[in-house]
Amino acid sequence: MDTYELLTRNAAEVVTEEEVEALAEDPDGKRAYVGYEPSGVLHLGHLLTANKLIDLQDAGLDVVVLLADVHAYLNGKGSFEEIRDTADQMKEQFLAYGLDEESTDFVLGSDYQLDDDYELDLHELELATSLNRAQRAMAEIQGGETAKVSHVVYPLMQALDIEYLDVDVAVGGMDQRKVHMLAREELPSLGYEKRPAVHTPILGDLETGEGKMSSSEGITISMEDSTEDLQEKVNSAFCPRTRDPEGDLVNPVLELFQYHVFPRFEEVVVERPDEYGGNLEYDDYEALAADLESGELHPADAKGALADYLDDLIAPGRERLREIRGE
RNA sequence: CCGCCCUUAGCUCAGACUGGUAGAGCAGUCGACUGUAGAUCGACUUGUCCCCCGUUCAAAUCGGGGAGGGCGGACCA
Repeated sequence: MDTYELLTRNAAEVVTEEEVEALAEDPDGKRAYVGYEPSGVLHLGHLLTANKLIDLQDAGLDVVVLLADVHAYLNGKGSFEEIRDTADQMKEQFLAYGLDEESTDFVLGSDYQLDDDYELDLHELELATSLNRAQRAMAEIQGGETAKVSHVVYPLMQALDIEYLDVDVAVGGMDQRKVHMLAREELPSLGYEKRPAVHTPILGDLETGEGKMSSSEGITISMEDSTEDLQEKVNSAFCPRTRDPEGDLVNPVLELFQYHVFPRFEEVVVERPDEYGGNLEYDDYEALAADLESGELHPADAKGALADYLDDLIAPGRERLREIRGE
């Protein structure tokens, strides 16, 4: 796989392709970043962007993981103490999941976001940005709660982070795209360069297959799920015998194979009782999806395999969580 | 600073005028049917009625106070 493909595979959007191509020419020493509001337990949403970070590391880039304690605070997630506590746990889980310790820099937002020069730049950005624009950028990130002044400061800080962390590319889910677009538009007016962005898709709801609907709320798979939890959750997932269900729906089981399993495993073995034809082996997502579509692969067998592979992916983080909690 | 409206199940809301400790839709749970899930049937569950005080035999409902949210007016020094 060539470098550009590694940088952009499974991305929902690349802004812009030209800029990322340039990055792919000479990736060594370049820096990529994702910001996360600290969370005590990682879920698949976190891991999806983490997969992209692993791709970037494989391509030779250094990765900055911003543990955005100030952002979490601005978004009403609790006191600084509580938030920083979960930030440590988050770091540990990312490392357990497979981020390379050597080329990953974990940075706490409050380490630099309270400095004078940062604050003054922030005020300049506030001056340059309409309320409307900032609110729209934040709409997908904040909960349905009442908009506070903190909510419009939040995306402006994200824009500044791109400069202050000195990164060459910003990574995030599609829910972050308006923030990144705002950053690209406004950073130059502060005398800084705009950076490209790579956006991962927002996967469909596991239970319903609904795509762009409400974020989070549905059943989500996390680092603290037991093997049995995974089997149960995956088994109850929406999974028609097609890769392209009617309407706006998607097949979440296939999505998990595509975005979580195949990027991390060379080969996928679907164990199947002899009465149904014995085991199946796949070395890429397309082959598996095609078999589901044709009927060669039954959804129930696909689910069994999915649960197993997800369990493998989560096991180290689950173990680390246990250690941290002293169990 | 003044005024108006809202707050009831996880969600959207009805019920309030004419007091008798609460309902619908959706969601959720469980079964049946499919070698998965969904769809479809069948059954079931769900509540500090925002908080406090008062009136009353009895308050989601009436009165007073408070909190949170939405909106408007005024001020424009």
